[in-house]
Amino acid sequence: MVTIYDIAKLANVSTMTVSRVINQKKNVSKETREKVEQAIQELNYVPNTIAQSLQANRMKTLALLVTDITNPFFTQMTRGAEDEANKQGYQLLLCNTDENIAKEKSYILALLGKRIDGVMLVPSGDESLDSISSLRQAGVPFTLLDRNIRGIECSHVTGDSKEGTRQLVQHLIDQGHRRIAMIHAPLNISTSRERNEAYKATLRANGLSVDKRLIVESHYHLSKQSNTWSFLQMEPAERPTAVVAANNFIADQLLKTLADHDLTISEDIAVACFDELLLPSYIEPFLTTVSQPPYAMGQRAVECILEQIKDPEAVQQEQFKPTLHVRRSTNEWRGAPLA
Amino acid sequence: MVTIYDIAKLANVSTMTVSRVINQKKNVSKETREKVEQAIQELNYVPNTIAQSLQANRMKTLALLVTDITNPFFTQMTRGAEDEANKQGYQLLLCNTDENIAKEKSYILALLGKRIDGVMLVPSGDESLDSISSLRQAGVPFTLLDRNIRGIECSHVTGDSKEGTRQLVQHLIDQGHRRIAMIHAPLNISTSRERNEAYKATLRANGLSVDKRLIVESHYHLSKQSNTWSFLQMEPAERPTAVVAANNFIADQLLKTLADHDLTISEDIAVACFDELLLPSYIEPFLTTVSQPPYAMGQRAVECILEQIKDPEAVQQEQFKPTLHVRRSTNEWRGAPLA
DNA sequence: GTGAAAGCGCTAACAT
DNA sequence: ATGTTAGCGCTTTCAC
Repeated sequence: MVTIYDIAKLANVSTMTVSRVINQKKNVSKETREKVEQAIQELNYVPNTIAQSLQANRMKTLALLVTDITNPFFTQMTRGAEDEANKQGYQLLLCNTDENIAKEKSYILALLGKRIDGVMLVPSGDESLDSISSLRQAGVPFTLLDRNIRGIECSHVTGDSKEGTRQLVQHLIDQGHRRIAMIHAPLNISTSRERNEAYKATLRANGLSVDKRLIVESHYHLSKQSNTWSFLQMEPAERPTAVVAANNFIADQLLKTLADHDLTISEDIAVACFDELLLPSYIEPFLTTVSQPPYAMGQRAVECILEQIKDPEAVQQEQFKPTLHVRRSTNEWRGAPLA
Repeated sequence: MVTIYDIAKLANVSTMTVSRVINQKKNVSKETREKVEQAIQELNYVPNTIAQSLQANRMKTLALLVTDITNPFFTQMTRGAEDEANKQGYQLLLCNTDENIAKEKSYILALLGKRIDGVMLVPSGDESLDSISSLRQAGVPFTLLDRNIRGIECSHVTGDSKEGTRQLVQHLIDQGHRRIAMIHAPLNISTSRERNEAYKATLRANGLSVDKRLIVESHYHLSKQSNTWSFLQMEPAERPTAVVAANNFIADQLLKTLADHDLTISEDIAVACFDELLLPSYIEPFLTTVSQPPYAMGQRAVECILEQIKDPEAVQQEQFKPTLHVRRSTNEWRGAPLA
């Protein structure tokens, strides 16, 4: 591998001069600069970023840990983060934690070793507190993305699960629904917890009672979906007339299960969910959703980290407002009985 | 940041001894080891991978450059590569080139600087030859993924576009189609070129003529799709009764366009494509496809790179066989006229 | 405008 | 079993 020494020798200057040329410093005479540039060309020299990083004590690299790149929501978020990072002269290291604490910890450890400049983390759950502690401890700037962690105050870029769910549930109530079910993810994940809480709170605020049999736990991952929901076995009079799914993948599974039960969306049972469902473009979006802007959230997280790199005290907390998209899956309830 | 010196001082040993403990070398007495481990615990020391890399002259990191992480085909491929890389003790650096040569080149340059151990590249097109040359020149192991480059013999992991297309077109002919259209991507991309060539070859092999008006160029990207296909304006007697799309996103757009024209799939016009279309799970897959195994391809590419790292002469060329999935979008042709 | 020396954090190659 | 020396490729500091 050709080094700065090879260039120095060929150009008949010191390594310092080569370094100055590489880093575009002013104080190099035009002749010398050209001589050096020629040598660089000739030997195809590329400065060793590792050596530069060791010396400068920064990597010009940010890490993004997501729970599942397979979810379009996170794919978009990743694109946002990558584009913004590159724009600012940083590279992005992407890691999939699969919502697995052990994997998350092991990634964080590796990143600490790499002296990454900053970490954006979609925490696997409240247990991610450990990961956060080691980052904080090591003085590595970090920001939580999409999810918070119970009992910790730190930089984060999230959506607004409470407000989003409130809008969703209120919309269903306004459409005439009284028995609304909720399928959430494990409650150690802040968004799942908040969506569940806001669901209950909104029911109560409307004078409706909370029926525990209508609340079911599933997972955010597509591959971990169950396909039996106990509330579908209930007596017709008790069965829910609408269901809220805590994310797009849960909604996806729900739609399939309902189809298997020969239930027609909206007529037999209304469906609404958090985040957009990825549909082939020939299908007009028909699902009522509350959506968040994943691309912008990814971008914002990078900005947030870079500000913290400049000023470690700059703890940013940004919450993106959700948008309610009312579509045909929640048409006005006609009181039709369930199948 | 705590260094190996801090540990050495606290444990009252030399840095070398600390290094030995870190690297799990045998020749350290149990007592010393424990003393050192204690110090490491106490100070929360994490070895600086950058310094290790500089010294060892390897990064334990592989790079994967894909054209579009947004395409589920590449998302899966990325997962395959990441999982395999991690299993082998490597990290994966992910880059999106957006099928843009300039972006690709700039990434490659950055990677050269980082002294990445190996590069897996989905080339943007035949112009990627430049990128490849600089990698080869620098002696960095690399392998092409999914696509080849015209006029270069190198390590690669691909599918079999020719055979896949042959199966697809032959299937359509066997179903009774005689006028089959093809929508391909730009022809500087090997898969697009091969799919187009194999399409023509298969027609000829069956004694059918090639009608240039039935061949249209589009893009592999979802966002770059056109929505007007000239062949849909043709006289009923000349219009194609079946269309082959060179990838999933083209098929997606095609389905939408056909729906806009009120054409029913299979009855009015048959549709088949390369790679699977991502559908919500409540929709039974209905599109006839030739699929390739992206996850396995990603895994294989990592293996391929690692073998090259061990033995730089080990040029691997692996071609995954495609699988034809016959579904209802290409039922037997009834000779029904186009709408 | 240019260069020599020292050091970033770590480890291979020698000592002892 | 443990320590010393030197150096990975680069840049900062301080001379000239």
